[in-house]
Amino acid sequence: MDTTAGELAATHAGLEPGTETGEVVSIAGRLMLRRVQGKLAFGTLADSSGRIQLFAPSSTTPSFDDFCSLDLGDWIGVRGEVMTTRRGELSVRVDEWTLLAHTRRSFPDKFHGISDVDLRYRQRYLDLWVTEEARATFKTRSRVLSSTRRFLEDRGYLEVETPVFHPIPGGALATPFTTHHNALDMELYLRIAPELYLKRLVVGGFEKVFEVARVFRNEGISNRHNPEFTMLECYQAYGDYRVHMELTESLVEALAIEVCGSSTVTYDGREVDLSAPWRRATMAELTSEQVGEQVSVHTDPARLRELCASHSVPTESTWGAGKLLLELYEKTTESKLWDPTFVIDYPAEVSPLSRPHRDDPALVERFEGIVVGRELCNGFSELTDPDEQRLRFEAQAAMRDAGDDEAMAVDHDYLRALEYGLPPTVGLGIGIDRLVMLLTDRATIRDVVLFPTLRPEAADDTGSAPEGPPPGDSD
RNA sequence: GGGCCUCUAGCUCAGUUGGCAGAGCAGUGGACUUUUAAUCCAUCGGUCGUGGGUUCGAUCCCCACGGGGCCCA
Repeated sequence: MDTTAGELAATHAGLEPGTETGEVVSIAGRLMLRRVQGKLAFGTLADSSGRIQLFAPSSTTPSFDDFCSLDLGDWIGVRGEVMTTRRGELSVRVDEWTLLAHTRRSFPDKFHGISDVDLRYRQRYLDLWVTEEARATFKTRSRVLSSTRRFLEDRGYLEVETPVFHPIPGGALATPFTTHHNALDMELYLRIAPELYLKRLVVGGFEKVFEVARVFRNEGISNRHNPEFTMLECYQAYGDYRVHMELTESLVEALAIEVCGSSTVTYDGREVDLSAPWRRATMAELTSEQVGEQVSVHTDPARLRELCASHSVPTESTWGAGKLLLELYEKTTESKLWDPTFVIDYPAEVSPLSRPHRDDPALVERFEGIVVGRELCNGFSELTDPDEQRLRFEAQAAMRDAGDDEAMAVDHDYLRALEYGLPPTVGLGIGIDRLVMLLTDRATIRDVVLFPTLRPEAADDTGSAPEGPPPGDSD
């Protein structure tokens, strides 16, 4: 192969109808359309860069009849002269061709493609061939990731990889998946966040690190939740949460400009201006606006409970003012924040890894970035005091013992790391899937994850011979 | 978890107020030397998601289950 459809289109734009360039190329791809007209055939060849027409006169095309009986979906290689037809369509004349791979199954409707969304997710390989928007979305996702890496590397961040198997799940409030290691005969958890390992690296002297981390949370599936998803986390020593709010807004603005061509994007038919700086407002202020009276983490919990009740927010008796305020905020306020907003200064009660606020110990220096009414990111000045961290872990562990599967356990090695000294540090986590949804105007996470988690098909629905159990491990 | 909707040929979809299951595309055979979702003629293709029930008769009506979607908690 020495060229692609996209390359030919770029280098041969504007040729007059009936041009013979004299230039011979070889190209490969999948046959998507075929128009046989007696002694002359046309085909449409698709490769990853686009589509190009094939021009095959019986007089010069080898094995003309075989060429005409290719199936849609067959992979072929073609060599021939670049030309345009009488109608001016850029084409490659089929002077030589080879069947590279035959499709044994008929391809989806050449015009309508696939509309059954289940089929699109289960057989993404077909969706990608047939649905242009799907290809575009995943190319954008790739650009978002590579641009994000470049953005962070340009600012001195080091990309690292930390374990996916955690002996103690930590770094977030979520139910983990469990698995078992045979040789060590131990339970392991798939990570719910890379956070605690990344902060260990700051202790180790890597002052700016980030990881593009696949994380796993054992929770329901929805438009915004896939059990495995991608989180960007980054940490920086000698900074507080203001530093990462600035980093976030400039990153998201830069990505929007790069992949959408503008810092203003359209989501669900409505514009969103992503340009920095984003609004900053405290959770207490925003919630007070919504409920029509001043509330904060210092409001009498009984009053907060009443407000929750009057806004149909279910509560539990063990909740303190902080958790009540958080629930009230999430149910009444978050979804109303369309334009990018940093909600800041969360209750300490619901933020076990965050540093106490410099002005109010009942709060922490934490922010969430809300865009189009949804959480996009979460960050905070990190708690560095090992004694305080131990107390917070123990409080979490008590909740865990009381039956809260999402509460944290005590991570003694992490506490030991803190005892060696974590400098003032700020950390940030951005949900990459949701960011891609925002930038590609997709309503469901399944449209931005190549192979979303689905229930398995019934075995005979694949149309293949049933298989026995997998062979045992032979070593 | 609750409500609503949906499942018919490989794909996209009709349809039967309960009476032999339909089209386009794809496939197969034929015509056609400048097509663009080519066109034209012919043809093949179905456990109407699965299992029960009602009925002389069910793809259609009822129930359960399964897959998927949307909304709500």
